Amino acid sequence: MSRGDLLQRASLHHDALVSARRLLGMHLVAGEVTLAITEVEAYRGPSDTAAHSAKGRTARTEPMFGPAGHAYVYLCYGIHHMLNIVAGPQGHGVLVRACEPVSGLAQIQARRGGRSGPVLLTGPGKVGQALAIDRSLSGHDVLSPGPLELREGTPPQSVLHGPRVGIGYASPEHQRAPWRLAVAGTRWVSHPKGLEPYTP
DNA sequence: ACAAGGATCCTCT
DNA sequence: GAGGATCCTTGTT
Repeated sequence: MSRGDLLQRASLHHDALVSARRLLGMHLVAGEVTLAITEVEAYRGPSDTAAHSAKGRTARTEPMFGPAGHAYVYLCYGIHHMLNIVAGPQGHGVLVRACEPVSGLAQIQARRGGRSGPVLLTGPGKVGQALAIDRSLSGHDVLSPGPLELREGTPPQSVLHGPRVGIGYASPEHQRAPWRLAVAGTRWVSHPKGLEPYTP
């Protein structure tokens, strides 16, 4: 199969919610492994109480305040490497929550304990593990050739949305906000319940 | 130095 | 569906 072009940076010069919609179906390429993005969450800047950028600008969160198209990778629960794509407005980012394998399935399975099926890639920690990323990639540009690249894929025709996962520390309003987006009809989604058709 | 908590995962029932 | 595992980052002494 042919390999897509690197995504244009202008695609991410938007609010994280718009960028999130744009990222569905795009490809993440790390060596032999290529994943198609199936589920994302938008974190909409310092005013979004669920976003790391709302807790201030630190060494860890610095990439969130940098150029669009860079990665923000952080360690969650001391174990899981979570991949975000930084979007245009200051402090905006998109968390990649689930993907579908496109190539390199054997390597993905090896990194994921020999498992198979959606359990391989439905969860942000699992995506990080499959791509073998860590915090050394935080602040890295994923729109230029390198160890992790974001390339054109196939945008989905229809999309679902619902509340974001695991943000009990955020304000009630932001806990309810339906800023988690997923490709409609795919099995490669971490929490299928609570998702409804998305009509922008 | 230390304590607290976390954008999760996995293994049960 | 629920609960424990797990260990680094952060803010505070």
